[in-house]
Amino acid sequence: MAGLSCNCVLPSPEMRKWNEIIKKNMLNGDAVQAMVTYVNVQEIGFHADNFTFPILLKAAGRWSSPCIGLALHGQTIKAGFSSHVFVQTALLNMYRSRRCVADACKVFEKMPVKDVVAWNSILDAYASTGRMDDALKVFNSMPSKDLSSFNIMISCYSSTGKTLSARSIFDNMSEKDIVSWNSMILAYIQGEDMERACDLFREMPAKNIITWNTMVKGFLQNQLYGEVLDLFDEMKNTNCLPDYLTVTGVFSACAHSGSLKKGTEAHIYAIDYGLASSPHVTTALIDMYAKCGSIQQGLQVFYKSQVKDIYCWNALISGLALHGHGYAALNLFDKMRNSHTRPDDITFIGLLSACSHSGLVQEGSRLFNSMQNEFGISPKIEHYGCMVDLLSRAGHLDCALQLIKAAIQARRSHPGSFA
DNA sequence: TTTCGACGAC
Repeated sequence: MAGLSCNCVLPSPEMRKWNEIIKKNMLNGDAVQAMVTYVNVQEIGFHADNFTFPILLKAAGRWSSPCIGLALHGQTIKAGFSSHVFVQTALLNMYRSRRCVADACKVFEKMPVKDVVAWNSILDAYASTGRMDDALKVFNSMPSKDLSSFNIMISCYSSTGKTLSARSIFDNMSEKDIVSWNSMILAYIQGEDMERACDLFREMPAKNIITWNTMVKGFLQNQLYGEVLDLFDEMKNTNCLPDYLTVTGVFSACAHSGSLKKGTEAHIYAIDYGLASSPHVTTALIDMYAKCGSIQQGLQVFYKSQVKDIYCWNALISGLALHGHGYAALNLFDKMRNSHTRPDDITFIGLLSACSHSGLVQEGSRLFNSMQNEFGISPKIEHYGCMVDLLSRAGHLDCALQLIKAAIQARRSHPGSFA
């Protein structure tokens, strides 16, 4: 039995119950609650065991700050799990999720027992950060490979644009699962070969929701909006029904092609099938209605929505800007701040373009300054673009020129923040 | 009961 040879605490029946609760928190997508439960468990005197740590480390990998992961790492050592293969693999993956490949490697190298999952994890650490040569070295030195090892290599080649190499792996697999097919379809999409992606889509023995959503993404990327709508109709008659991501793609296709009628039909479908309540869908709906000319319906969707995140606010601010409702966009920004939603760089693109479309020079300049001074957001090329547009439309050509100089200066000092 | 791989909003 792998991983049982360590000086660690034996699993207790009480801790088993707590592990189930922590796991349930995670399944609900609530990593914060999982951590809160764990902290409470510690306070009443229980300790994390070999089942607890993998669950917590997964949560820590998605955390915005590295502190939780580091603290948990320390606890695994104290609790005597330094050679437990599941705990160590979870630790490796925590660093991998945080894109700390060097730390992931350190964990991997110290592992006394490495199973195929551990090998796949380190393979993916290299593959997902574009380190093709290192990934290939790991792949070739693996003591044993499973389907995942090959699937990771397909993704690795596809993300580095090597579609032919991905296909060669795919063709040489003695056995393929649905992930292999989906990864290969995505490889063709990333290589802008929609025709071959379609061939595989029709050829594959079984499809799941990810297959369909990958195709939707491919058609969207290639501006084939009619195909997205056809795929949506086809999907409704299968046993793999559209999910929130599918309808999001459909709304995006309608937004780009201006199909208010199709968009409205898809909206009704989303309501009927309980897909209209997620903030992802709300965002896409607001954007669709705004771009199809019906800002009124965009407003309705926004105000009816129970959950409004930063994306929803941004979509409506940008929609109002598009329709030339400059003051309405600024008013919405005030409401956003009153609701304690912190604006981001996209919010300011919407606001500045709203000012530009409505000729609000003073308001725009004030926002451009406050975005840096009050919110600590450094302007990107798009923000400068909006400001140059705003100033030159209002006849302040000298100011616009000054700003272009400032943008060039900023690009020199922070090249990463400019596309 | 516990570790890895495919889609993911403005």
